[in-house]
Amino acid sequence: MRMSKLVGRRIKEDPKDAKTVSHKFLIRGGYVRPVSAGIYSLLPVGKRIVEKIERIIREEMDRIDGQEVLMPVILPAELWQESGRFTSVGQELLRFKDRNDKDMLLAMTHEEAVVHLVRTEVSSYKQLPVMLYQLQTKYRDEARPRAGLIRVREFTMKDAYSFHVSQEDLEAYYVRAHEAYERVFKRVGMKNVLSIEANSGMMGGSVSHEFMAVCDCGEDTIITSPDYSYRANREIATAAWTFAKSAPLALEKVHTPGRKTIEEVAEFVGVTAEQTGKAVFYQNVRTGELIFALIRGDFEVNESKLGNVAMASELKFADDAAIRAIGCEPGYASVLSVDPAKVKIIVDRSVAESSNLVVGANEADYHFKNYNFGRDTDGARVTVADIATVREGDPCPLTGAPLTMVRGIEVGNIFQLGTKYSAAMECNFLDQNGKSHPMIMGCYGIGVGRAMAAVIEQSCDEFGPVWPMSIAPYQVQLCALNPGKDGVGEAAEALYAELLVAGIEVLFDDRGEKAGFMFSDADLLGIPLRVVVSPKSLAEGKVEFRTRSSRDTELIDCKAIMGVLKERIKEALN
RNA sequence: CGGGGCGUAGCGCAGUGGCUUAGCGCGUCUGCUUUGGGAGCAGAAAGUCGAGGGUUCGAUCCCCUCCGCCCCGACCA
Repeated sequence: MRMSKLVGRRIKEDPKDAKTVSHKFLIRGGYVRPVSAGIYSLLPVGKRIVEKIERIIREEMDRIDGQEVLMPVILPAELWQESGRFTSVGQELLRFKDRNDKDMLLAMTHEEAVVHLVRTEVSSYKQLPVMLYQLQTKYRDEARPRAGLIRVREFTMKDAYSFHVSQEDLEAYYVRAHEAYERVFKRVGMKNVLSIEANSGMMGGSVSHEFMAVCDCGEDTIITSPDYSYRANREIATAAWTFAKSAPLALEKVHTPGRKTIEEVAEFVGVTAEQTGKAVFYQNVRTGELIFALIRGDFEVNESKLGNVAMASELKFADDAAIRAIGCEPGYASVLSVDPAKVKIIVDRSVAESSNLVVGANEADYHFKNYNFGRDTDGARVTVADIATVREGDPCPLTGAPLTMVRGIEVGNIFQLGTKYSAAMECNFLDQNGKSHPMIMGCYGIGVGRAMAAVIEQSCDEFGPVWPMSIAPYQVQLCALNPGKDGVGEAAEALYAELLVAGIEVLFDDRGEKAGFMFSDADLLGIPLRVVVSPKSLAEGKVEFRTRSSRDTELIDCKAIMGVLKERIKEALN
């Protein structure tokens, strides 16, 4: 490709809105252009990168016996009504009506569509297992798109769905899918991807993992032990907490005028936050049910864990009116007097296993000292669970070593779905005995554009992206410096022609721009290998060669350059 | 959905209740000169000043409404 004809201008200055490096460089390098909030066009160089990522994904999916299909972006609401998601999913699902006033939707994921396909095409245990995948546009009407391609509304996703006769078979396949994902992220050139335990939400005992590209701009928080043996999303991470027990003392009511927060109460009573219990009221958004969460004062409630325990997919803080409506005093609510008939009570282990805590008295300006869960609360009427948010330095549940936190971009997700969709939508198979069962499903996703952005986050310098050879838009950048002089143009043209014949992907800067201008553009394009033809070196029968990742230049004999390039490309692709 | 910010040439930004023609830098086009990290000179094209309404003799500027975009938070199958 000739740069004089390449569509997609490079921009000298950072776009004012962009905060993350991938966002800046994707715009500045002419890879993508915004069309609307969270909706982007891919320009030629961006499209080439995406295609290479997709090719790698296809190869790895085929390797684990995947079969590529293509399902529609637009689906009839009926299909989603079968699974119940037409009504259960919120506003991220874009619904609309066609000319016949029929409810339609833009697919944000394809479980329903793939089940629709499989339940008519597959009916015998002899045909199972099968895995179908596609690379298809997804639309999610995100409330807040951000950070360029990291969180968008419209994007290409590789989504795969496997169907099995048994949980054991699913689990065996899940391991293969996990390995395939590791190969994909390694091959696209991500330097640091962790698979971590993820929140399975309301799916019951199912297992899921997220693949996280580690980088500071990531939206998720990953909890790991120092040796990485434990890796989990903070939403579900736990720790090997131990709590000090001591002999219970008598309950004692204390006057705590105006003290509501843990800090105020602890200071006033003369104890540490560890010696207090904190009551937090939540409300299940869907059902309106109130939840009383009790946790030791120095911990924070983890809403994901609480939601899982409380079987609530969406929680919010309860307002004071709702709290008063069940007879509690906001700021002084007490586990000692709260009515389990009116509110679901969930007590964190940190409270259940501690002694002599300061808790609310359910009366303005009063607290109780020496609360002991086992003695003072009827355990049969409350749920004891782990609802605490892990903190940096808490002990690892596997090794006991202090846990650390890093940020990550979720680039992939694998999930043991079970029969949630197959049962609801009657996707059954007949076993050896002619008996019908719902198929056991798994699903596996990769965000393609997000993966491209994540590679930049992990592989760039101050001048632009440094693309790995496997997904670089071109393999070689050929620059003609001062092409009107001393046969430079002719020599560069000849080398360009030779590269094309050799099947090497080459971007030829034939514009005759000033050196600085040309090099800055080249850096923004991040092409791994660069050859400069200039009057200076050509006079000695040489060209200049360097890689994008190092800034050292080597002089190579004109006759030898093709060999060097072929060698470097081969090396880099292995 | 809550909080904040911004909409003026392709991009980044000034600016003003009237100055008979809205500027600056970058980019674009023409010509010349130039060629090792985003050159110089000369000339040119390019704007419904986000939309609608109001105040006013007169609005890009003041007021109201709406729309769009960005940032923080909430949310995220």
